[in-house]
Parts: sequence; structure tokens; C-alpha cells
Amino acid sequence: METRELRYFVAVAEELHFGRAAQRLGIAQPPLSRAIAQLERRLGVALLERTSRIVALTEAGSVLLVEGRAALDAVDAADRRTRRAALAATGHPGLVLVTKAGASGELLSKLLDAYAAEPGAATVDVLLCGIGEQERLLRDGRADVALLHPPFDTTAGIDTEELSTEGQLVVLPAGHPHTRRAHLRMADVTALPGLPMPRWPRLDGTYPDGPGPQVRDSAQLYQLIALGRASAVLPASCRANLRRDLAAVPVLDAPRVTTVIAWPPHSRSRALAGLVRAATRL
Amino acid sequence: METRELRYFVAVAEELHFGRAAQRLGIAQPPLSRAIAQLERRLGVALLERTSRIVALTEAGSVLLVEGRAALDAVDAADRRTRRAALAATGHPGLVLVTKAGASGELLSKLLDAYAAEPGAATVDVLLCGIGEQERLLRDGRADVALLHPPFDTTAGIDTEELSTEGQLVVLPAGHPHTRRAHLRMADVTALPGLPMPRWPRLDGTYPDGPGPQVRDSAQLYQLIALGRASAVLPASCRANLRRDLAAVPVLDAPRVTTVIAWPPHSRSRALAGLVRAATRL
DNA sequence: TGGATCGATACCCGGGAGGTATCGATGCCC
DNA sequence: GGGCATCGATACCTCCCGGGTATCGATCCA
Repeated sequence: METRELRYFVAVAEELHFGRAAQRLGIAQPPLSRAIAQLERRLGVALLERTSRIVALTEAGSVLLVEGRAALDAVDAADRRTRRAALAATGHPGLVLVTKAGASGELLSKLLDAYAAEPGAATVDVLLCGIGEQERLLRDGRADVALLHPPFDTTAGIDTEELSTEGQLVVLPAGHPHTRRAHLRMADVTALPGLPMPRWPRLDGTYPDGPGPQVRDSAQLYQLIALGRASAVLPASCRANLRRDLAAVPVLDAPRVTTVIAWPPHSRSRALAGLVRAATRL
Repeated sequence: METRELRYFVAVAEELHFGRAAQRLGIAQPPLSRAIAQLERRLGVALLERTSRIVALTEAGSVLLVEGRAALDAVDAADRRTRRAALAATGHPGLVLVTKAGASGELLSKLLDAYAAEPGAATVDVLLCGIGEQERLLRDGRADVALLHPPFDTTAGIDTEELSTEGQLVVLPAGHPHTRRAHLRMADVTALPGLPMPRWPRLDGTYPDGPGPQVRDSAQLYQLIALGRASAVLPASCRANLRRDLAAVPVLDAPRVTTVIAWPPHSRSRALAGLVRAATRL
């Protein structure tokens, strides 16, 4: 199976429309039809049910969609990591670390400092991304290492090492009456009148239903809280970089948040090993 | 990057010889040289240092060897799993479970029984393999699920769930004086006079140096122990299927052996989920 | 029933993958 | 040190296959 065939199949399987898929791939529709037919012939498996009106995945087709995406990611990763290895040989950057914007800021800076202090440390580029993207970036080679928060972030097929756990705070507008309390309980902060929890986007970009406002990043979230339109329960380390117009109160019975450092399996990089070692010694 | 290019590169990188690699691939040497040159041109990276006498990997080349193998495994896995999904739709087999011959026999049969008793259980084919092969089989799609014994088996990039831990026994010829003891300690069994620990092959098939006999599987091992040429410390479950002419004594301070059930990440199969569920309920 | 939509088919063209012959460099051996 | 063997690169040819355009055939809708 050639990667070209896989790319074509994934495009059709995602669009469920040969015309649009061909457009996305930058080719005409007939060669795409032929390529898919040939792939099916070679596999000896029907991947798509097609009438002239509707295209649908067979059982085998949906398996190939999932597996094919993973395989394409692996090929992309091989490409990117090879290019980066060549750059590294010419003295260039070392590692790309990816984490969610606003998460574990303090831990991250401590980690970067600790690693930079090691002899022979590589440079570390920090890449901030949205929710749930880290795994993808690790898998297709755009990043070497990530800070994740299981179980919110999935860690399937990724090697991890636990770094820290921390409690959570509720973040409120500065003047809110609850901010005079030393601590609160979840029961106090769910359904605060007028301060609903915000809704974060799912992986596909859509938002769940509910009363809270839609937010895409922590800047939006803080803005909304400052405006008195929302509240949020966040890991304790967010306090370090909280805006002046917000206040935070510990929530005793909120689940503790763990932070792990994660990297793709079978990585042989010395730089990565050093960073992980520095992280576990924090 | 096309899988053909990757296959070609991996062949050359493993042989470090264009002629032999071409032979292995079933093509002539010139197109292979050109394909590698083109791959290097497209990546913009030197992968091989070649004189007319010697071919060596560059730093980037060894990265691509590791990553390329992983990518090819992923492509193979996509192929195999798609084919098997199509078979499954026609009522055919369900899962392939791989484990080391002779290991966790009792656990395995309990697992198979428990799963078979579930409504809608798929058929499970059992595949027995040598040391350290399981990970590969899982990764390239020849198996769906494995029983592993970390830390002896590597579990990088694989999802696992712990099933059991058990102590270890020393296996001795039936008449050996130690077999009258209720239990022993490691100090008693290392360096038993005339009964050295056997040497198992490494991943590449070579054997470490040492006094013990070379063994490739448990049948060979048992034969040698029965002959009074070796002894071995094995998981307690081996007692169930021990030969009559062997005896086993618990070793109190031997490290406990854990058995995990392992499967490739991002598996969506209902059958696999059912098997894992059955396993964790044992 | 006629038109619009959409995948499949027919047919053609060009690039590239693979082959053979040969070159050029390097190490070895007498 | 010169002749030779080894081995990767290059030159050149062929043919297959990937991609394009034109068109067909089926299906849904008005």
C-alpha cells in the first residue's frame, strides 16, 4: 500500500464525496475513482458503498480510515524527524515542546530552567496549542515532547512520566463575595448564580450544549470571568499568572490535576532523554 | 514520502550495501541508487555517507531508519487490519492473541474461557511466539492483543492493563536435595553447583556470554533441567504444566512477575474491548 | 419525463520507475 | 605500483501507470 493511496482514501472517507475529495487533493475526480478502485482490488476488500447519490464507509473502510490516519501520521513523523535530525547536526534547534496555552506555566518554566542548566542541553522551542492537539503533534512529528493532563488528554500510544499533581481553584471576579472565603467545595461553585462554567470546544470544533459561554482559550476565559459572565475551576498553578481583576479560591474536593511529560515511543534522542530526566528530578 | 521509498531506504540502511539491498528488494541496483538519491534530494538531507567501498548511516539516516520502520509497520498494520475487518464482516475469525509459549498458561485459559462465555464473543486465535516478538506483531497488525510481562517485554507505544502478579519458583530436577525445602531464597539458587541459569537469545538472535546452556524455548529449558544441566527461576504459574520429572520450590525474594494484557493504541474493535473487559474482571 | 448530480468508463499523454550497459573511484594483491 | 575486482553513479531506453479531458449511466428531483 502506497501512502498516496492512503491519502486518497482518507480524503474520500472524510468527505464521503469523490468530487470534493478530488478537489481537496488537487486532482481530477476520475483518477481518484480509479485509485480507490485499485486499492480495493489490491486489498480484496470493499471500502466504500457507493451509489451515484451516496458514498458510505463499509466496516473495513472505517477500520482503514482510523489505521490509515495513524500510518500517515507515522510517515509524516518519519519525514519531519529526519529533517530535524539533519538540522540538529548543523547545530540547530533541539526539541519542540508542546503544551496547552496557560497550563502548568510555572512547572514549564522550572523545567526549562532545570534542563537549560544541564551540560550539553539542546535548545527547546515551546509550541502552544489548543485542546487535544498535543497527541496529534507528537504523533506526526511536529513536536518531540508534551506536557499533558490525563485523563483530560488522551495518552494512548504515548510514553509518559508523571511530574506533579496539584489541587484546583475556582477563579472568580475580584469582588465576588466567595473570594473572602479561605476555601470552597464543589457544591459551592457549580451553578453559581450568573457565573456558569464555560463550554470548551470538542476535538471537532463544535461546542457541547449548555448554559455557559463558549471559550476557545484562557485569555477569552479570563475576560469573561472578569466581566462577571463565567467562573471556572482551574489547576492551582494558574494563580501565578492570574490577572489583577480576578481572584481564586481553593476548591477542596475538586479532583487533583496531574501533569505528565509525554513523548512518542521509541525515541532515541539524547536531548529528549535529558529533558525527561531533568523533568523527573524537579 | 512514499512507502516504496521508505522500504528501499530501510533495506539499504540495514544491509549497508546497495547491491545486496537491491537483491533483497528484487530490483536492480541502479534504480535503487536513484531512488535513494531522490529521497535525499526531496528531504534535503543526506541519509548515507557512501564511498565506493563503504556505506554508512548519517545521524539523520539512523533517525529515518527507526522512524521509517515504525511507519512501515503502521502501514502494514493498516493493510492487515483492514483485510481482517472484511473477514470479520463475513462471520470469520475475531482476534489474534499472541503470547510467549509456556507463559501464563493458566491465566490464558481462564481468560479465553471467560471471554468465550460472553454473549457475542468473537473467536480468538492464539499465536505463540518467541521472546520479544510480541510488540512487533502488535504494531504491524499481525496480532490484536498480547499477554506481556513488563519489564522484560517492552510496552512503549502500547496500551496495557495489569492482570495479575505472581511470585516465582525455582525449577529443579525432581530428585534435587533443594526440592525437599518448603521455600528458598535467591542466594540459594544462583550459582547452584552444576545447575547454571540458562542463556536466552537476545532480540538479534545472539546469545550473551556465560556458563549456562543456550535455550530457545521452554521445552528445551525443561529438557535441560530434567537432564540435570540447568535450573531456572520461573513464574509460579508454570507449576501447572510442569513435567513429572521436574520439581519447583518457591523463591521468596524473587521479584514478582506481573502479567499485562496489551493492545495497539486507538483500537476501535468491539471484540477487543470485550476481551480486555473480560481480562480485567478475572 | 427532462435535467442535474455524481461516480464510472474510455481514451490519451507524459513522467517516472525499472532495466542494461558502462563509467569512475577505491581498495587489494601479486 | 600496476592490474584487477568491487561497488556506487550515470547514461540511455522502455513501458507502465498516474493524471487529464470527454463522456456515459444511474439516480434523484421537479
